[in-house]
Amino acid sequence: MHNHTTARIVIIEDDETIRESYAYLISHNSPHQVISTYPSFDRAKQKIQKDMPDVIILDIRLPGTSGTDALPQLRKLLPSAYIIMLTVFENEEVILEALANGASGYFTKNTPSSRVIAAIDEVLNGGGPMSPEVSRKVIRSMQKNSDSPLTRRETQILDLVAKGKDRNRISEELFINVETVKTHIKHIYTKLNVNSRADAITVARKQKLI
Amino acid sequence: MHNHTTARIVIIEDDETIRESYAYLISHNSPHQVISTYPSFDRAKQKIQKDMPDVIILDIRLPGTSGTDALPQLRKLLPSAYIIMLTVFENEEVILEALANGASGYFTKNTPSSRVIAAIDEVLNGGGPMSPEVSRKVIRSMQKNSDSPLTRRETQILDLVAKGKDRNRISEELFINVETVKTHIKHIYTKLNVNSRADAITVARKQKLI
DNA sequence: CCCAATATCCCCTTCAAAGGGTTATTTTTA
DNA sequence: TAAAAATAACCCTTTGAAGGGGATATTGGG
Repeated sequence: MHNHTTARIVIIEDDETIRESYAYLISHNSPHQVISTYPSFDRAKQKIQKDMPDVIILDIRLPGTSGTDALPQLRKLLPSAYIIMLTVFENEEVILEALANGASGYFTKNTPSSRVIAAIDEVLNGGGPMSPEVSRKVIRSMQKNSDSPLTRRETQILDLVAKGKDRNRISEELFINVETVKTHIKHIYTKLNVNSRADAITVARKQKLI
Repeated sequence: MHNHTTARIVIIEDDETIRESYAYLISHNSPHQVISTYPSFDRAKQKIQKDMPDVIILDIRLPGTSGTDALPQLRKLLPSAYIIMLTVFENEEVILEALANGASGYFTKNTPSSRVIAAIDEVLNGGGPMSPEVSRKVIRSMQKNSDSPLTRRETQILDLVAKGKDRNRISEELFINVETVKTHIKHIYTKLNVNSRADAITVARKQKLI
């Protein structure tokens, strides 16, 4: 689909062994070239634009600016580069934040270099490569609670409440009376044990009801 | 984690050729057994509980009840079964809806049976297997817009607005004056070209600003 | 140095929000 | 099939949040 020949790779990783071994393996076992490697983002940020990388392999636990904080800055410096996270963190929040901030792939550090090389090809070809445990966490984060205490109608109304709609707009959209909307909202509050829209939204999000 | 030896597989797929060829290949090239195959969910729903499948391979375009609508019902009938979607649809909404409704994996139909067999092992071992294009779409759906017109503070406030918080609670949480919150919200409205919380949230979500 | 971001305060009007009820269908399910 | 949910609609009340209009001061980064 894309340029299958040679991509320019940059590795940002503080552990020298890991950094150099990935660099070596990518250089020797793939058509791609490792242009530069850096031990931190702070060391990389002045020079990385000149490297013109197509793919950046980025660690999360870095000295100085963390990989998480480096992500948005890298995206700004090199908007067209793909960024693959390579980290020991399997913490769901860390993973989701990295992806929200523009990472195109996410691997744990036990990943064999052959998989990382395949991941480079994948991002270049429109894929979103991830470790199995990572993609499971991503999927889980998207999954709605299948046994909600709310009825379909209540869920539908709570959805609109979470969009900030007021009772009048909800009643218009659902072709029901405003008073009916109020009743449903009251029932939602009772079931979720809250007494305001804000808390209903927060509880519902936490329980993945919406 | 689970039984690694032999999983019980059920295939729900209307195209007989695809259905039988996957059934044959899984039975002969993996340790798993295909217990039953069905041409539709409507035909499956009476009998599938007796099949006690560990993994269900589910098509989306099915006669009668669609795969999308079948998902929540399957989850209710067989809460512990993993469901892998196998479909021609690469439409982002369809993918996201399937995952939200409890699918554990998602593949397009050009996927070789070897990959599907690997995916069965992956779901059984806590993975979330997906086609590369599918996982790219999943990742894209999670990504925030990196060039937002909003300032950090405005984004932060809009985030709280989207949680349904009122001005007083926002001012308390951020340790700033209520009037300051009002000013920020006014600026947000101007920038997003809206004049209500509801519209601000809707526009912001559409543009992935929050 | 200047502009954008952030922060603070004042005015105003309107009506949405939440709490308290009751009653009547329809649909689900036990 | 009868009981139990779910859905729908109505009434009354109080409070203050929401949105529109302004003015002004401080701060921080390019």
